[in-house]
Amino acid sequence: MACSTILFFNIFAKSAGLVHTTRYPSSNNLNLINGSLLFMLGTIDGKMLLTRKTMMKRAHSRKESHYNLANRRVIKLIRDGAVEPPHVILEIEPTCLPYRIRDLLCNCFKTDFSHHAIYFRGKRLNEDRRLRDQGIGDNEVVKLTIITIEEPNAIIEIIDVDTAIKGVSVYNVMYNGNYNGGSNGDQGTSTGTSSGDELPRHAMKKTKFTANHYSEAGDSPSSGSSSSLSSTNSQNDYMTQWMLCQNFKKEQERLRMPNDPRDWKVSHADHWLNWAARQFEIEDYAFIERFRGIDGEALCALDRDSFIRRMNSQIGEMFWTHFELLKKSSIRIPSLSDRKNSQTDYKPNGAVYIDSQNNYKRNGAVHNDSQNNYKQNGAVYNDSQSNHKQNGAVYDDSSARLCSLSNGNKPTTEHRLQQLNSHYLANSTEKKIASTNARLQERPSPGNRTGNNGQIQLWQFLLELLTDKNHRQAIKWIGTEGDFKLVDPERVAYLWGQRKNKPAMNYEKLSRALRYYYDGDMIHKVHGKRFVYKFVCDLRSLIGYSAETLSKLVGEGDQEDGKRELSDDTSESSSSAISISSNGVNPNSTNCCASNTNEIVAPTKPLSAELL
DNA sequence: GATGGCCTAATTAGGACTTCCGGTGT
DNA sequence: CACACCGGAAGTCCTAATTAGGCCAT
Repeated sequence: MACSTILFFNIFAKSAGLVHTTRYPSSNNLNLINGSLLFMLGTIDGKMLLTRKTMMKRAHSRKESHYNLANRRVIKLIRDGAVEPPHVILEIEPTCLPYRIRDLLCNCFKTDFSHHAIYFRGKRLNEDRRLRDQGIGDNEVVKLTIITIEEPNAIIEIIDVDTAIKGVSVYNVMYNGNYNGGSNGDQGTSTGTSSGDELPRHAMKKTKFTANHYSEAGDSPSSGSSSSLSSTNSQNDYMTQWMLCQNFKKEQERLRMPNDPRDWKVSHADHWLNWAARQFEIEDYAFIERFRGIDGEALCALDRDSFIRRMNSQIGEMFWTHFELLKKSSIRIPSLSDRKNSQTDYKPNGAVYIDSQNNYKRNGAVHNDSQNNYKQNGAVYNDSQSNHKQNGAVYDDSSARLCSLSNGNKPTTEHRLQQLNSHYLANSTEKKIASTNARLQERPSPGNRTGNNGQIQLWQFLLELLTDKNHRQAIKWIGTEGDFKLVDPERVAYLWGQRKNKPAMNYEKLSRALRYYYDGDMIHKVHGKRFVYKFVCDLRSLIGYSAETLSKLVGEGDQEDGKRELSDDTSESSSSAISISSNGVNPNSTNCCASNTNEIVAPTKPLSAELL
């Protein structure tokens, strides 16, 4: 029976862009250290090896704290780019001498751990005695061991666990314990006590990690595969032969292959086979034909024997191992966020709305607190509390604002679009609007991590003002190319300050915010023209209306409004000015906050094709 | 004792400004 | 000289993501 001690070491770095762990399997089986490293505490057969809690409890019970403090050094090295952040599976005979573990890590990370003492169960190991002789592993039981490396006390710690791996994620570096002599053994990273001669030459021979290896506890599928693997490496470095699976992860990302092989299409499976054949330096690609037309699900359905039979015993084992790793690494335990998402699927007017309400309460409270209404030209700008009706529905202003503050502002956009369309588009467009709105609602919440989710952005706000005829004395379109002028910059700034609860806002500050847009493709300055800026983005794709259309619509609205004033027509005509009157809102009731009546914020899906 | 589920408070990261200011151009 | 404009730097605010830990059941 094969016996081996498997050292399982997993580091993820989420910072510095070194690791793309966009989804963590679970906070419970990953240990985040200093916000930068994750120690995988794997599972087998659904059973957790050690949870974060357990680790902490153990550490606590031993009056040790280095689980929490662990690996500052490695963190730094990773941040400095000196260390690859892999998940390493080491397979080592228990007859291995402890210092070899350090050597392996040194080699793996290209980092000097020579000053790290090796600990097991809180006890420092004698580096000149075999692991087995010190209680790590035996000839009967396959052990999985987790190593942590701690800087403060320079410790490599081995933690024995009686189970194997499951739910491994992202980066796999697999050590094929192929030991071919110690001639190159020390490679300059080992301690002075280590020498190639001390390491038993057979120490790691012919033991190959496979997914089955754990369950079969050494049914020795290894010999063939191990040799095949070693045969692919002419150097036969005694230290390691690593299969770097992150390469395939990159491939997966590049080709947008599903993480879970079960979801692979035929082309994905085919690509993996070809990739692996190249990776393993397989010269004979004939076996791929035997997998022709098979998709991921079918691939997963194959048992080990069937899988290997389709190849030959040598490479089959290797491919099987890698595929098993891929399958295991795709297992995801729902994270907290996953749970949240699953519990409250996005509903345009549902859960997100509630969040928005909370958001609104904060902002709204402040908003209402600002009683210092802005006066200009004899007009008083204050909040309109009125509701307005449209198409039989009652639109509450606060709801509208609420929507504008929400994530995607979709309800607000919908609202505004309905308003715009009800005025400027014929009744025949209703179906189109409904269709468009339906599409809007289909959109999932963006849910990104930008801090301004739920907060209106300056460009949105300006667009909002630009589509509100009540603010034409403050800001207006110039031409049809997206140019707009802050006719009354201080007033625009005031309104912006009102919206953002920044009473000290002025044009100087607002213009600074605008200047930050220069780097992007949203708003630029029109040179030589005072207070004139330009939307350089594609408004049509952004909100469904081009700048030209918006400009025209607002212009038409003014004209019609003028006509209506001339005729002193007080009826609620659906063809009258922009939105407000038809919504039952007093046209003379201008608003401090444009969103009270007319909201136009960036929808997340183009509307143009049907609407325009 | 180990583990998982659930909950919640705290922490962290990052975007989008806000504030200030010295400098330049008209 | 006034004012618009520019852009660096530091700070603020906000949210989502994540961590940490308690409690309880298995």
